[in-house]
Amino acid sequence: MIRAPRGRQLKEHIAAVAASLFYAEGINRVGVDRVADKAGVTKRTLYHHFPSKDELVAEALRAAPNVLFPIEGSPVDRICGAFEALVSFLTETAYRGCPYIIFSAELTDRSHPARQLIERQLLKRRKWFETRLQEAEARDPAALAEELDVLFDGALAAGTKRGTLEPVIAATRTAKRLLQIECGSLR
Amino acid sequence: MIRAPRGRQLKEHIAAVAASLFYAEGINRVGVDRVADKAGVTKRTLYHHFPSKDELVAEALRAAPNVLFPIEGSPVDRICGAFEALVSFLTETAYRGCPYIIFSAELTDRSHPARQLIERQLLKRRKWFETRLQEAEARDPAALAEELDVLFDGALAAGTKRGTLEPVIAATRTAKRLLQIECGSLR
DNA sequence: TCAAAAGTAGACAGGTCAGTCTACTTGCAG
DNA sequence: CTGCAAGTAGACTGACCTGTCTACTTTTGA
Repeated sequence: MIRAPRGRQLKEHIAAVAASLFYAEGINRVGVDRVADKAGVTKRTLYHHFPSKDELVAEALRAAPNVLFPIEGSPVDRICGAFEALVSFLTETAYRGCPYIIFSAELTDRSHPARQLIERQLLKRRKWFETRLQEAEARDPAALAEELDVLFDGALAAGTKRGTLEPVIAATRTAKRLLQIECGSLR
Repeated sequence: MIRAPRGRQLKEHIAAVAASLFYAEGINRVGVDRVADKAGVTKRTLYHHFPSKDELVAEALRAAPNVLFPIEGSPVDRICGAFEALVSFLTETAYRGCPYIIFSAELTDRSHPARQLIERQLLKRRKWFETRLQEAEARDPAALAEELDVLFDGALAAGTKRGTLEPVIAATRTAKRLLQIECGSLR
């Protein structure tokens, strides 16, 4: 029960606490009472900031940790960097797998507000790959972006089921091979 | 409420019904009452066959649909066939993604009986790839098996979040590229 | 300074869930 | 034909869940 700041900061604090709990134990297994408790607020306050648990879930997903995509370097370097960033992402905090996958698996209702958020994020990632590949003048940016995206999902999904970094390392290796084939020299 | 056969067959019937419900709507959102209802049995009968819901989940996972790995052809053909089999696997039934991923995401408790089953299955798949690659005299079977395995996970995971076959097709393309690099000629 | 906004404390309604229990019926094997 | 296992029907317990509510206190900004 740590006293938290008020207003917008408190809302973000609640969302962050919710994110870690939902992620670690599952959305359906964590009640709003527990989120409120751990955030050091009452349920009344939680419902003051969020109209429903569904909205809290959506906000929590937004607050979930995410892989940072490199913003500097050549396009190909940036793509490689995205895969390498996965390793550090997975080692920090108790990793259970991609939050998007975990949340998707529990949110079977496709109209859930969090689901729409997930779909938007995934499209964004695929487009990011595609733009980088266009910059690198790859032969078929859209097709290759899809391949890299699947690979990325695989690396994250494998972590959901296993607990080691080997899959991520393997995915990075494959990504570099693909880039070498389609974009010529690496760095 | 379809009258079902008795004994062992009834147990399998309940497990199959449970599998489809858990898969489609999530383990935590489907109660044993609903499983019993849809299976056309009473809860009393369900608990006669399964000591607890956890055990029912484990049995349901065992009864879940799975990708069939080719048993004929050259090692490389069989690996390609495994990826191609994914497409038909994903088109049949309402696909929501890899059952292992979905179940794993909900079963946060690592000591859950179903989790151990999942880990055994995944190891089996990876070893299957490795054995095929050894037969095909690949340079580094273990490393390449890991890469193919990640790719396979990616294809399945992408389906958990999206609903199209594009990721699977992309994964198959990547797999063939990897095999071409590491095992020489394809067929 | 002082009213409105934001917060605390905790009870409560109405629902669902896992799992148990009693009493009764059906089918099968010896 | 008869005894037992397997099944039906459905009530019940205790726990937990979301969301609401009343009454009170603290903070903040105009």
